[in-house]
Amino acid sequence: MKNREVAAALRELADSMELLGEDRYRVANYRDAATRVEHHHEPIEVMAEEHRVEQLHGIGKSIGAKIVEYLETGTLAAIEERRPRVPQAALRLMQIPGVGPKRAMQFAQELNVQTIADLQAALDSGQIAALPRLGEKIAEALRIELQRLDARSQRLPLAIALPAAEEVMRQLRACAEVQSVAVAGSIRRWRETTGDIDILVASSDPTVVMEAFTRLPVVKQVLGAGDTRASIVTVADVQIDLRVVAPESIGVALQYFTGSKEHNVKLRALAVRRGLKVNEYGVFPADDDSRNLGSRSEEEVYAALGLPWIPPELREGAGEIEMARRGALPVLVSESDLRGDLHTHTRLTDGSSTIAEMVRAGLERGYAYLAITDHSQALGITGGLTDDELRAEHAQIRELQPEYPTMQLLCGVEVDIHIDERLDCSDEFLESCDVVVASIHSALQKPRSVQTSRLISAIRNPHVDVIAHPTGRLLGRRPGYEIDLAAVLDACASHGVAIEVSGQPSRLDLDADGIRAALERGVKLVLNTDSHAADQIGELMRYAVGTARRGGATAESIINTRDFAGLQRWLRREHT
DNA sequence: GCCGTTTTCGGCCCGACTGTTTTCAGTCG
Repeated sequence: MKNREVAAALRELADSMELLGEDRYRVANYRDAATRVEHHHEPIEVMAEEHRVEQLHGIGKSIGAKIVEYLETGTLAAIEERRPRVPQAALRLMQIPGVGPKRAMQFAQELNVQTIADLQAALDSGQIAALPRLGEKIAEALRIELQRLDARSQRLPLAIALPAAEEVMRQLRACAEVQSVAVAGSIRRWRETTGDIDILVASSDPTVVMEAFTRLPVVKQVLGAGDTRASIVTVADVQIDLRVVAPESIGVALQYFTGSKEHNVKLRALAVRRGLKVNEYGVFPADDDSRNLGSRSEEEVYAALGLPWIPPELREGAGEIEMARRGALPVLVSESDLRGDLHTHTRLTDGSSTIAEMVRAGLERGYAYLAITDHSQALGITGGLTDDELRAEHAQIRELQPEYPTMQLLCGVEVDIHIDERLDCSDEFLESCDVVVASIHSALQKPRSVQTSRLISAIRNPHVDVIAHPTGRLLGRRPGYEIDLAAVLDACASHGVAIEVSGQPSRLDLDADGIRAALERGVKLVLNTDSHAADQIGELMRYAVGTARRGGATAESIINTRDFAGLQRWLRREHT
């Protein structure tokens, strides 16, 4: 799968063109095409072979030919031809907030800035401040950005950003002038990582709210504060942007600040074609700013554009507007659809809660069923259990069952898939389990063909029900082992095995792009928390749901939205 | 360079903020 590589080449071309001051709409097109290729679940090289790259929205003859050219030659003539005129340092400088194409070229050409250290030196010697249209204030802003460069380049995991946003929102509610407060931006779209936290407040007195915000105890530094916007950096080096809008504009503002940028650009282009104009304050006829056609709620805004409300998780500018126009938006799964959790651990292996504590947490959450799936023996580091030890655990679980008449307890295992493709438990034991979750935890560096065939052999085992965290990635730590996801999903489809969407914040695995590929093949999903403590059962499912929603999953495509009888029917099916 | 529910050419989202400026350029989201 060369999608990311191709996307990087298209982006480099876009950056080069932008530095050279070429037509900005062409630049935007190359960026758009890069994003489209990057997130498309099919390998771009396969599409190229079958002459289908132009099927992707935003890719026409010219970019289509460039994609083919890159795949065949490993480079683009358009980049090579521009290279002598594009200082390579300028490409890097553009990554610094506050440095766009104009300043990057200026620094590279007029001051011969090649590196971050050069830029620091030019700032310190006053050369930057002396440039035309620059001054001491811009130099100071750049100094601050350079200091924060490392922290900023680290995107924040959703599971850090969301609770942080929720805490700031809680504090803002203490301000009497705050009518309502909501999180917007990529967090509301449940993106797995986020750059900045976007918070939106409705208030008739913005000045007071701005004051309250910039004086919150978590504030380390105020980056800027105007009448309606402010940016701060917290003591944890997280940037939080606040916007305050009038209560009657909260719907359109929420729409606008939720993004994505691509979604909004497309939405506005659609508005223009319909003789309308969208800004942060409402939807207006192009020639009449006094007639606001929609601003109080998001539903009103989309309706004014002739569209049904589009869930934030789908707003990536990847075809959702076209779907909405056709009335073909999926009804996405919601947290209340989930009837149970099929992947949890106890203190018998690497969890920290007892079986009874886990069960009570499931009951509190109103689940109809809960599976306990401790590790098999191979995973020494987790205190994995032998078949006999697991049998003993299952006996304990069955003893508990009468105390919980409203919730079915399922006896399961997370069985390790060995490097030689064997499963870590006997077939006889696996057959005795209510649910079997299989996964890879070892030899992560083996080549793609090995990992793929490891997973497929597990999928072929008639007792395996679910493949857990199928790519093994850990966000921000490791990319996951290499697999041929298409082949794995095809095997799941033909053997009736489900794929997990893990709510573990560091996993979120399968991811949204992979989920789309699974759904396209009719592969069923299971949303699990992989809880290692009782409180995680309640807290982590929302991350699995958010990820599944980004992938376009409906309740029907997910096994553990079924009631217990429905789940049993699926578990008992012939795994042929 | 791409696209079309004003379609094959003409236009491409739109406003806030900042700093350096007397009217706007650059950047950002």
